[in-house]
Formats: sequence, structure tokens, C-alpha cells
Amino acid sequence: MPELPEVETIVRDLRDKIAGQTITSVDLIRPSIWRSGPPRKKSLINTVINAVIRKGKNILIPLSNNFTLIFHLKMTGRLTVESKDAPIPKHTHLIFNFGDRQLRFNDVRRFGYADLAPSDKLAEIEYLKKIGPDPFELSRAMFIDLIRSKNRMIKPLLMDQSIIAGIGNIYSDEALFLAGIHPRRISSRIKIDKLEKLYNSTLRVLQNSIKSRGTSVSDYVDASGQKGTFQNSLRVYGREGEPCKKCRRKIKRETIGSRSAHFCPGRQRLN
DNA sequence: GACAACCTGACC
DNA sequence: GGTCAGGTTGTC
Repeated sequence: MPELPEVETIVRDLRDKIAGQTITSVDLIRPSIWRSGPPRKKSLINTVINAVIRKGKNILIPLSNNFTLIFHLKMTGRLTVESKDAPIPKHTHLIFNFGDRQLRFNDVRRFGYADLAPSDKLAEIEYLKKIGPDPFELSRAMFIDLIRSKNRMIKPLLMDQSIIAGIGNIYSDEALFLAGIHPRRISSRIKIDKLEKLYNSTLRVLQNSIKSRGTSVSDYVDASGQKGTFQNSLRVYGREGEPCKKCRRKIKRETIGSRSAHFCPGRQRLN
């Protein structure tokens, strides 16, 4: 489900809603959702939410007891804050109570996970260690160097979380469209001026999506359970067969790196 | 690189 | 019945 803009929206929501609050009790409904096994309730109850941080698509929540809660939502995970009286939907795996409100972790497909680790040991966690920098943390020159130094198809490269974090299937398609780059182009052979465009379009599409509170194509909702609106601004993702908004040619969909890639055959050429 | 695996549900 | 899905990981 969520890529950088959706995770960022949820993180900002959670800062508003639960930062500074104390966990009063927890329901470990589905223990197997914990990546490293379920923690003792003792290590969660009566701790204060110190902060809510995004690292790539991971959500980190440092607690006052020097442990950090970690979430990855994968495709269909949701983190919402609701009244304890609101009906509990199917596939809710985890509930943290804060008095009369609760943080709920829900995930139909169960690809997502929760984890708990000592805050001073986060640097040793393999799946966090290999997360690269956010696009926002990269200068234009760093971004271009990073891409030209690899010899890979540009779309899968953009989605590689160890190179640049946060970009997934939707925003790689959208950024490549805006830059006029075919998703199969080999990164090292793309002209500098195209990569400058790609840098700008990547930042722009992510920022615009954050302003729209993310893209809801099926499951994604923010921490209040509301859909985003950036699906209304997509230029290519999910628009196979529809006319390109710039040249009216039909948007194509092809499988690239085992993911479906959407692009305009007129504006994004291989040669 | 391609593909299967992890799961459920929507859609054809 | 088969295909597809905002992700990641591990196997050829």
C-alpha cells in the first residue's frame, strides 16, 4: 500500500494524535504479526510515545522506556487512531490503548509487521540498516551520481529501498512520466538533463502527493481512516489504455522487474 | 533479471 | 477458475 507520501501522512497524523500519550494497555490479538515474536506487555504498558519518525516506508515510534516500536505496512497495512468504542474491523491484529482512544494495526494480507527493539540497537537491525536516504535528503548532484553509478533499469532502481528510500510502484511510474524517461532505460546511460528532470519530478510528485494526503487506490487510509486524494492527480499509474494527458497516446502497461509499469509510449522512449 | 513466497479480497 | 494488488525477501 503505502509509499513515502502515505507513510509520511500517517506519521504526521500520529504525531498529532498520540505523541506524548501514555499506553495504558495493549491487545496482542495476533501475536504472529510481530516480526521478532510478541513482546511482553510490560515493555509497552505505561510507556510514553516520545516521537513518531519515518525511515523510508518504516514507521519508528521511540518509547520512554528506551525501546522503539517499528511498523511496516507493506501493501495493505493500516495504522489508525480511533475511539475505543468504534467497532473493531476484521483483520485488526494489534491495539494500543491510550485512555479512551486506541491505536490499531490492521492488515488484510498480513504482509506488514510490528517489531520492538532497544532504541540504542536500531542501528543493528538488518532491515533498517539497509534503508537508503530519502529523496528529500539528496542534493541534485548526489541523486544523479547515485543513479549513473548503477547499471540497472531505472524503474526497479528507483524502487530499490537500499538506494533511495520511499519510492514504490506508483511514484516511480509518475516521476518517470514527468521526466519523459522510459522505465526500462538503463540508469547509467540516461543523459544528465533527463536525470535533472527526474530529480525535480521525483521531489515534486512526492511533495504534491503529501499535500493531497497520499494516493488511495484501494486500501490506503490516513490515521483518521480517511482516504487521500492524489489518485485524482495520477498521470499514468492505473491509466492503461487511457489517453496521455499531454499527447493523447494510449498509456501502456508492461511488466518490468515483476511489477506493472505504466508509461506513455509517445513521451517515454527507449531510444 | 525472472519468479515464488508471504496472505486476502476484488474483479473478470 | 484465473488474475491482479501502494512491498519485500529469498531462490534460481
